[in-house]
Amino acid sequence: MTKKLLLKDVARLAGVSEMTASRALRGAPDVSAKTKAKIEEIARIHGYVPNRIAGSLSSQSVNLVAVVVPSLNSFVFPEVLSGVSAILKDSPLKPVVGVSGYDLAEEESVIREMLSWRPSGLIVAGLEHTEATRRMLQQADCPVVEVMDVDGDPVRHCVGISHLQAGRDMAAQILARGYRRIGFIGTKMPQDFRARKRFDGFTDGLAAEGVTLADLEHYSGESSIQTGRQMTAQMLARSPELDCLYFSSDVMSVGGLMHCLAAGLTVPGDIALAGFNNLQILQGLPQQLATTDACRREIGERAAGIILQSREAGGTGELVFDRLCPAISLGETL
Amino acid sequence: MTKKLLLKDVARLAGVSEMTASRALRGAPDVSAKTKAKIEEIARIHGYVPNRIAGSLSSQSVNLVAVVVPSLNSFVFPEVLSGVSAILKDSPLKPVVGVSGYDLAEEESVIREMLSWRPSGLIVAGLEHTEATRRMLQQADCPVVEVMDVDGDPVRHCVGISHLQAGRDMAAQILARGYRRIGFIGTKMPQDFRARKRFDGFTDGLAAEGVTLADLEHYSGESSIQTGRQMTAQMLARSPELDCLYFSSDVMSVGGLMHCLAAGLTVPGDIALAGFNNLQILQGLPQQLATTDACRREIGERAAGIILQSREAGGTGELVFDRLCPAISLGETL
DNA sequence: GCCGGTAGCGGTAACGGTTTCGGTACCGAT
DNA sequence: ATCGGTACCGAAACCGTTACCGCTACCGGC
Repeated sequence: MTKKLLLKDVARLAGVSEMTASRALRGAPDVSAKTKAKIEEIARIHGYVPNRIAGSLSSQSVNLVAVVVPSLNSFVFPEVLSGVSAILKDSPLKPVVGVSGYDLAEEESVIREMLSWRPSGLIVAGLEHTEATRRMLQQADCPVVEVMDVDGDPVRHCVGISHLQAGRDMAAQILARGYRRIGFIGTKMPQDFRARKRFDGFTDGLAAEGVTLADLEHYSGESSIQTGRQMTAQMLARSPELDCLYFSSDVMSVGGLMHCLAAGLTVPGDIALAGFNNLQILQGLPQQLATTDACRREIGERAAGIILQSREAGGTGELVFDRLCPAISLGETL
Repeated sequence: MTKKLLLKDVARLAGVSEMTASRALRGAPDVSAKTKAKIEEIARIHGYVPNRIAGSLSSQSVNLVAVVVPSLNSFVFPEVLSGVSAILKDSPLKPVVGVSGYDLAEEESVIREMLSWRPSGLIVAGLEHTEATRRMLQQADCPVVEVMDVDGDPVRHCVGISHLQAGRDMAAQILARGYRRIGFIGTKMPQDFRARKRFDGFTDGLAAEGVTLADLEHYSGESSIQTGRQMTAQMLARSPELDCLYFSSDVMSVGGLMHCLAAGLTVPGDIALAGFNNLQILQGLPQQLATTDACRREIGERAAGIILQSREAGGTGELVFDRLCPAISLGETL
């Protein structure tokens, strides 16, 4: 670990001024090919790593896009990130991920932290924030996109689906197939606003046909197959008359399917199952579970696209409100 | 979006000098409680977000820890991150994630990018890097921890398990249970060095007892249940005499189990199955799959611990080489 | 009443780059 | 020989904050 190497050292070693070295290493014009090659060679040999803190302060620009999501374990947000990364791939921008843990206070602190690095854009999951967070999003001098959800009042740009509508649509599909004794298993509401909206939309959709939920259960903590299985067992033991279960997430519905397998229940004969998200883990299971595609990757792609456009438009672009239409896949369990 | 607010503005509005405002907002000493409250109030009201680029340049310190992993979709690295975050939680440091996509050239560029922000620490998965990457790790003036793997030559600190040994151990377990016609299904080697080591250790362990692999298949792309199921079907059709399958990942072995379920094969009667990682998705399945725990969370925790220690030791700490011992869980499929 | 100590605050110089503006060398044309 | 234009390079100011050091006011002790 040698003494830290600065641009001025590289410049000195190459026998040019700091400015020329800076230009050469950034690929800026006004440097002869020969000089540039020499400077790059020196930098490479000595392992020079530019100090982007100084560079960014000086140039007043940071090639980073902040992406704030509630969790990375839940299978759903990594795919949003893939979409973002794919679009940013051939641009100078790089995504940086922050995790809020489904906690608005934590979200506020993560966003404050990210904005303090003056990123070129901010993508944040959800429309629900603290007052202070909303103020920061408004005042941020970079494009801001709220993603995943469109049911609410976006601060700036917005790309997502209507979870209310997704719930309603699934209710309609379930009713259309004749199920009437319906149970719901979902995450604890205060944590996950979108799950709550699906729940609300779902009960709403049932109510439209005069049906009410026959049973209902909330769990706390992260969703898992294990939890889904346990809660399904529990609910079916308590309410054996149920003919259909709607889960707030695919991970949970997979657990439901596993319970049915173990208990010797036929699906959908004895009990119909449906989830949400269209996660990849649904592929390859004994039965194709019913679900709604949450358009995760596309949401990431579009959000990144908005950031890029807004960049070249110089901040004068239109405000985007992009509502995607999630497709229901009935699978073999409805 | 008002004109951007600087520290000097806050100071002016509060009727104090820039320095006092800076101290107050950072919680530094030498500010009276009254003055501090006033400054904080002003900052809050006007939504001041400090510019950490300038702050970091000036203080020559960045409270960020770079964590570079191959992927976020694979179920395995998010848990390493949880461990890192948990330990960093009550310290001023925050983790920042970079994704290398199982590509050494990309890894090099991601690490260069991260180091250019002068983080307080760097955690990177794996021991295999390009020459240029190794040089950067050596010269970085922050603690560096290579994680996940100990089979190789770490540049600086190292925390992980021996994948070679994990493969050998699983081979021993499988042989001990009398299986002799063994197949292996794994990821394409060039991408995933640790999977290759498990494979090498596994064949090694078999060879020690004079057994050779009866069949072998590699797939490319991300692991998935679907792929595991398809490849299992394929291999069993081709080599019906097999009595045991070892997968390079749990995600794949779950697919294997799903195939057996669908094909009416009893496990382990007709065919035994084993995977690797001890992922959470194993919980709640019809049968408890055999696997090796990769100590993911603990690895993250220890790596973060090394960064913290190295920080307070002022860079004079010992070089850590921490080899964890993964536990095999036999489940019900061996 | 003077003195030394400390709490609270402010001025100035960095931090390591980039922007801006200018200068020099060299070319062909006049 | 002079001129205008282009290609390349350098000096100085600056980006927004913090480290460092100095200054002032006030306190208790003698």
